[in-house]
Amino acid sequence: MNISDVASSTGLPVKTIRYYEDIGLIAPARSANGYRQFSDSDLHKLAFIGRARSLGFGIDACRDLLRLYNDQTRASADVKKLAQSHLGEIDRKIAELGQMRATLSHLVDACAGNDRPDCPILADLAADRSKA
Amino acid sequence: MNISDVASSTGLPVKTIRYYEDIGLIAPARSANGYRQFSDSDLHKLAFIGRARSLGFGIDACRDLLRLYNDQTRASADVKKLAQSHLGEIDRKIAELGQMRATLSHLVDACAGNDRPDCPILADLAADRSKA
DNA sequence: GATAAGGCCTCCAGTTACTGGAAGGTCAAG
DNA sequence: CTTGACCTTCCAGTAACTGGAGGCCTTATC
Repeated sequence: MNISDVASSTGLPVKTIRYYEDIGLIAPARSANGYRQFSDSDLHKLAFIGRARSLGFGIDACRDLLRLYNDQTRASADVKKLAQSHLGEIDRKIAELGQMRATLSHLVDACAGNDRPDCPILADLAADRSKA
Repeated sequence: MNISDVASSTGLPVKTIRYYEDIGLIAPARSANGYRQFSDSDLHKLAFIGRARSLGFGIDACRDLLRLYNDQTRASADVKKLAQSHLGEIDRKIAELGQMRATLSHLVDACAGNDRPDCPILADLAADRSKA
């Protein structure tokens, strides 16, 4: 299988697949002409990584997950720990974005959005927050 | 005012302030010894940027906001449009993270988290999603 | 056999918004 | 006069790709 076939079957861009080889996530064979030859195992690995990435796991976490996946003696506790830690990260980000959203949405609602220059959004950004 | 005073009064790291000068957000004066001398206006600008950044606006958006702020003939509609667009971005991100959170949380709940190797999380990641 | 299209290759640079560190000048205190 | 805290610039690295240049390889067509 050539790289573009793998790309269309995993949904990953060709460039991304090459990049994953660069950083050592996969190591596809090469044919005589230098083209990458992907095995079913490579394909499977890439799909695995793609799925993990789509759940927001970072590359290093993907590496860990792949290692755990290939380790028959793993404890599910280790996987769970990794996933929980990532879940915590996600929750933190959601909370942060939610906070931004609340403030910003409030400001947007307060803004007339007309031809006049008066704007509560700019007023908020420029407000002096140095108390004392 | 020297840079470290500005840093402590704006809450921005010294490095970040220098970076903001590099990319042209501010242009503090220099004293004879080459030290940056920050005016009240510089300070105000930095506080403005810091606040905008904390609401998740990107650097380019900050530039636009600053420009609008300094333009007495602005229309609040332009500010609102910018803010709404950013709000949309935030909503998109929250939705994406929420989706991840839902899936991941489901998987984490399903995982025993014990010494056994069986793990629904890994099973999900490895699942063949190629529906022919 | 020539050529053109398309796929593949590598390598380099750019993206976002900083952050860390090295090498070195400046300033106030003791 | 030296120590330590500032300040300066410049270079490199972060996360995870993405775009593009320059150049083989392959396949189809004339």
